[in-house]
This record gives sequence, structure tokens and C-alpha cells, in this order.
Amino acid sequence: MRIGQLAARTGLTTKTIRFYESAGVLPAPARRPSGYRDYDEDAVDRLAFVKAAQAAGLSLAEIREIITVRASSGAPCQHVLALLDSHAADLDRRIAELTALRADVERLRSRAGTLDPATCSPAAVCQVIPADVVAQPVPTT
Amino acid sequence: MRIGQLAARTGLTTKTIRFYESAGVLPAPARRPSGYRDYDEDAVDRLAFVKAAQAAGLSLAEIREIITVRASSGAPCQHVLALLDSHAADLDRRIAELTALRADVERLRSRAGTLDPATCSPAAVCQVIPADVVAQPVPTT
DNA sequence: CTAGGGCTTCCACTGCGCTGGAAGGTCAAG
DNA sequence: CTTGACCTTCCAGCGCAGTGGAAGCCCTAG
Repeated sequence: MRIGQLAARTGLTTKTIRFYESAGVLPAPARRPSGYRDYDEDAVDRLAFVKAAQAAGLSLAEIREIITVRASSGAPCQHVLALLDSHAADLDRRIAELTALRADVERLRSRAGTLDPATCSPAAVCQVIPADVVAQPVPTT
Repeated sequence: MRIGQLAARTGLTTKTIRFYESAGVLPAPARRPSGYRDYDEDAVDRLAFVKAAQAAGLSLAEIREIITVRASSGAPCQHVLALLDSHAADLDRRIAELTALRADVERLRSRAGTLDPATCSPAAVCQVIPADVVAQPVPTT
């Protein structure tokens, strides 16, 4: 099938599918004489795997690595399990960070009612946010 | 004081301080005849505010907006409170998403032990990650 | 024959908060 | 006078997962 139909069947855009090919998570398909990409059914399965792995929080780089392991040394189960463990640990850390941040924000919120706007110095901008907020900046990852 | 000393006193780099100026969260300071930036004590307070606001999860754009409100219409308390509320709601959403994702990963992990590697098809890459993973991809924001 | 929809490539851009480096000016100590 | 630390500007790039657009080819229907 051509890329448009693959896109329709997977819910991705043609742009994204070409991007996945360049990112190494989808093998380059056969080409028709016209130069059009010509996909087989495996491509649908592969894209389903990519979506599922993304939903499990894996990056395209990690997904590519899994695929490489699979291609070179058979079942990547151990590798995948290690990745999942590492991601679970990441998630625990991030959840803890965000929860702490949530508590700090709540603390600021509830403290705000006790403040007198007149005591707010210009250089400090706003005393609702004091200089001793506890939580560290949240890493985006 | 010059930018290097301000950096030393705030724990930021000179690069970051110049970047903050260009981002509109730190006013352009006076200049010496040499062209060197010459900061006063207020700059220390301002940078402390920026750090605290960042620690509270605010973006530089939001911090700049708070500063603008402060400069134009006095105390930005209401604005800041609204921002904090909105961020608290964001945090609740993100924590819920990550918690759901964490549960999904755990589910995959524990299910993995029951699988037979021999039933793993090449196109699907790895059956540890099946196509019906529930959670949606986590938005980075 | 022409219009259109689909396909190709390539390059640039998004958001965010910096960080690195190049090329050059300034200033105090030795 | 020279060295070296410090400062200036500007331009580029990171990571991530795409998205947008331009220029041009392929194919089919009317």
C-alpha cells in the first residue's frame, strides 16, 4: 500500500511516517517504479508497536534501540524489561518531584491570603512568591 | 557590581544573566564607560524572585508577564494567584497522567514473566509491549 | 489536455531555557 | 609591554517529536 493508506490505517500523518523512517523506527519500504513508497502489512504492526512503546513512555531513540537489538540478537526481552524498570524509576522520581512542587504551590496559595500588599517591595516583584521556595526547578524530562 | 560578581552572588552564570535580560525578566542595567554592565542590589533581589518563581513552576514568559503587570498596574497579586491556581491544576493533571503511566508500565513489567519468547513475531518487535497499551503519550508540558 | 490529489525531496521551524564559541574591547598586575 | 581575567556582541545549537511549506513528479478522471 502507499503511504497515504498506511497513514489512514494507523492514524498517523504521512509526514510522521516519513519522519519515523528517518528516525530509524520504521524500515525503508520497497519503492514502486514511480518512486512511491510501497508498504506491506508488517508496517502496520511495526507502527502499532511504535505507538504502544511511545505510550509506555519510551523515546524514539529507545524504540530504535529495541528494534536494533531485536534485529541483531533475537528477542530483546531483557533489554525491554531493563528499559521499563528504568522508566518506572524515572516516573517515580518525577511523580515525587511534581507532588512536592504541588505542595509548595499550595503552600504559596494559602499563605497569600495572610499578606499585606503594601509590604511588597518593587525589586522583589511580588511577595506571594518569596525567595525561599523549597522545590527545585522541575526537569522537563 | 559587574556581571561576574552578580553571577557569583546569585549562583547563575553570566550567560544566563544576559539571557534573562534578553528574555525580559531582568531590566537592562546601567553601563560603565567601558560598556560593562553595572548592577545595583535590586538585581540580586530580582534574580532571587526569578529563581523562586521558576522553582514554583512558572515559565520565563509568565515571570515576565508578572513583572510587566507589577510595573504597569501595581501589585500583581491576583494575576499571580491565578497563575498559581492554573499551575496547580496542570500539576494535578500531569501527576495523574504519570501515575496512570506508572501503573501501565508496572502492568507490562509483571505480565512479562508470563510470556513465551517463542511467540514473539518479528514485525511486532517485542510482545512485552503489546499494541493495546492504554495510557496516551505524556505531553511534555 | 487539464485539473486534482497523491506522492517525492529538502530545508526550516516550533517551544523552552539555556549553553558554547568566536572575535574583539577593557583593565589591573607584573 | 604583555599577560590574563573579565567583559562585549552575535550567531549557532541542544533535545525531542514532529509540522509546514516549496518545488516538482505521477496518475487518473473528465
